[in-house]
Amino acid sequence: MVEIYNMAGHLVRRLNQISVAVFADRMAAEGVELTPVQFAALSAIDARPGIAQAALAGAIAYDQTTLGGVIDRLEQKGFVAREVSPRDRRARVLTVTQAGQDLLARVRPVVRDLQGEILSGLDEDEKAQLLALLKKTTDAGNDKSRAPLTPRGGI
Amino acid sequence: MVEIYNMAGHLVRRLNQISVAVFADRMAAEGVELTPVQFAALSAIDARPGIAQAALAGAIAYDQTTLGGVIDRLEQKGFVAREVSPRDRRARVLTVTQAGQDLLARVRPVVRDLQGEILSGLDEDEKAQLLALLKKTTDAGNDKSRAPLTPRGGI
DNA sequence: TACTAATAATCAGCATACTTAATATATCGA
DNA sequence: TCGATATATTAAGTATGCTGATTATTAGTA
Repeated sequence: MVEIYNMAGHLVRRLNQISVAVFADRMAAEGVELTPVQFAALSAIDARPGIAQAALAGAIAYDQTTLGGVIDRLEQKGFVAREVSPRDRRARVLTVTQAGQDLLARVRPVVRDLQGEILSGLDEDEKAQLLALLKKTTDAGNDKSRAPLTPRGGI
Repeated sequence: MVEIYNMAGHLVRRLNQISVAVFADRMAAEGVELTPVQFAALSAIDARPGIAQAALAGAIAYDQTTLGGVIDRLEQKGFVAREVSPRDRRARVLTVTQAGQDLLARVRPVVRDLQGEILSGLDEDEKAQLLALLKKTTDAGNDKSRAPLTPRGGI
């Protein structure tokens, strides 16, 4: 018996891999090329049009440098437009293009639906319990992460 | 309110990032350079000396290609020895060196201890509940992963 | 035994995820 | 207003995590 099998870190890592694989399968079935990270970014930009990269990173708990690359790819695919902010020339202001909106409309129900498949083997009560516990501990551990959530533009 | 905040995929991703960050902090505090993935590999090789890379990948739910790179780094640091198997010249047989054993002895208690910090904000009952649910769903979803656990050398 | 299929490992390439450093721009205080 | 400081982004480098292809070797079969 390998000692790591019951460790939180190992189990969380595996569940994340399952989550990413389920997402990839569903997108492939939909004929869409979009990663979980790209979906989250696109969805968050749509919720806050004109947000800058740094604020977006805080809004969805991404590393700022990583996000730069993610936006590069979303821009290249034509789903996101990036412009220099008129109020702060350091910042890049993001908006979702029409193609991005269309894509979002199409994949949103798929993404919602696939969440249940990530937690396969659990009944509805157990899924709700697991989600509640995940929410509680990610909230409590937020500051430990290198990419914490900073909902309102930081402390 | 961004729509992803209550999705399983997003929460699992964040908890994994917290997990990795906690691990990195504790190792840094210990003065050791070791990633969670490297620890898992080292620990699993120690549990099954002479295991080949493919079997190891199945034993700890790693992608085989990824594992090659992980072993490269462990070998370079002198913690693992890699030799061509006498029974199957395609295979590379792995063992933990003395330096690897020493490192394991040193970090094992640290790794065990840090698991609690990954799930901060939960009381003992809640931690046990979360672990049980994680175990149940990773078990059920094992085959969905690109790197499933194959405990006894495959199906 | 020759042919074929399967397996172990590696390579090339792409996408996260992070660190440290550099560059450009803003802001604050003296 | 000048200078120190802080912030937004990008660049370079490392590590995981995957896909698809290639090579070497083994195993199974006609």
